[in-house]
Amino acid sequence: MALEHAILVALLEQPASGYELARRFDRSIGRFWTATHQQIYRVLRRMETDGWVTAEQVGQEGRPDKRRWSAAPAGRAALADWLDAPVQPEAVRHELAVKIRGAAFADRDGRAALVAEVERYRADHEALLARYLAGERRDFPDAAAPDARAALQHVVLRGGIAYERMVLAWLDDVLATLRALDH
Amino acid sequence: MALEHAILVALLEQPASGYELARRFDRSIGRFWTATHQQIYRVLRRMETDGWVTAEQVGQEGRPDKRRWSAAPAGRAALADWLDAPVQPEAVRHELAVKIRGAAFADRDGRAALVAEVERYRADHEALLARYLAGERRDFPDAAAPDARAALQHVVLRGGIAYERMVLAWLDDVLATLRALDH
DNA sequence: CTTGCCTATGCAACTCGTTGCATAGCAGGA
DNA sequence: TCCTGCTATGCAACGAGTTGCATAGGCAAG
Repeated sequence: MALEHAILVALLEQPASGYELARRFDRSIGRFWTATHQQIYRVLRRMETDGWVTAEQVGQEGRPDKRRWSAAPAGRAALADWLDAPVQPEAVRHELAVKIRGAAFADRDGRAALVAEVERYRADHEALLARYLAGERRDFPDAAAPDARAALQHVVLRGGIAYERMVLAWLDDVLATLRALDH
Repeated sequence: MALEHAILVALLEQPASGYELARRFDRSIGRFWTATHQQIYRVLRRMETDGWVTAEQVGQEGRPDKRRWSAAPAGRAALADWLDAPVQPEAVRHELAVKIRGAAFADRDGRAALVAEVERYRADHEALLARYLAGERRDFPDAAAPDARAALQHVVLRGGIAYERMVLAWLDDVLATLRALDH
């Protein structure tokens, strides 16, 4: 549904090749929207036939040519329409929450394995939070009034930071609860 | 991937028909895993052929018959295997975050429409938090040591509550940021 | 010098998930 | 009385997303 629109936002912020988009989706945009290179290439071609984006062939030395995509006026219009439309309630998939409730039907060994998994998972999120905080210090060093784009990027990043802090606190709660089951 | 396992957990907690499962997925389990009745019926049939679940025909007066599903031993074993496996990093899709970054490319009217949408979205999450808190008071009134199943259900619910509180605080931040753009 | 990784794009096959529709009896309200 | 909605299951078609593989040159480490 909204992959097109996520790509439009990314291209308006900075024109890019499909490959570069895929890497940006792995990094900053991937905070709130994941996509593989396959999806991106396919959707870009569909958007091209719809006139939402245009490509410019860029030759490179010692590397394959790439196509630099930009948002076309029709794409900007489509984005404006989409911004006006109601926000879809997000479809949540928290595998870990399912596993935690499933732990009620595991034996002691199974729960011990889950504790180890939750610890690993917690370490991943701790590393992610550190990356976000480093990115914030790098990209938004002063609290002074920035332009609209930076202000909005920053508030989305603050959302990512708040999410990670909440997850870490909850995982501590989960670990304490799991450990209390077996003393 | 894990819909099978979410269904197994739900059936271990309480055997149910496909229809009842779909409604539970709309309510409590839907906090962390969404599924439509179509998916559930299809997956149940696949799980039946795999021997993970068994059905018992239940006649009802004045209503269509239903099939009450229960987890079979093979299903419990499959669940135990899955609990041991590494947790997949969650695939995030936050449409609202994309829209907020997209607001940088909207005009004043477009941003005003987004503010109204965010307010509506915030009201939905406020109502959800109230429902979670009411459910917590109802199902977990005393802090005394409960059984494993209740303790794990409770910690997952606390996760939902923490998530909603975090979202509400962030949405206030978003609203303040959006409003500051146009004074 | 060979192995593996990076840039860059793409096909094919598959699974997962959504949407619209159908059936069918019963209950409750306008 | 008609209309809407609930229980209960299901088909068919489509769209979204994943996985494995292919190509093809360059670059760096071992």
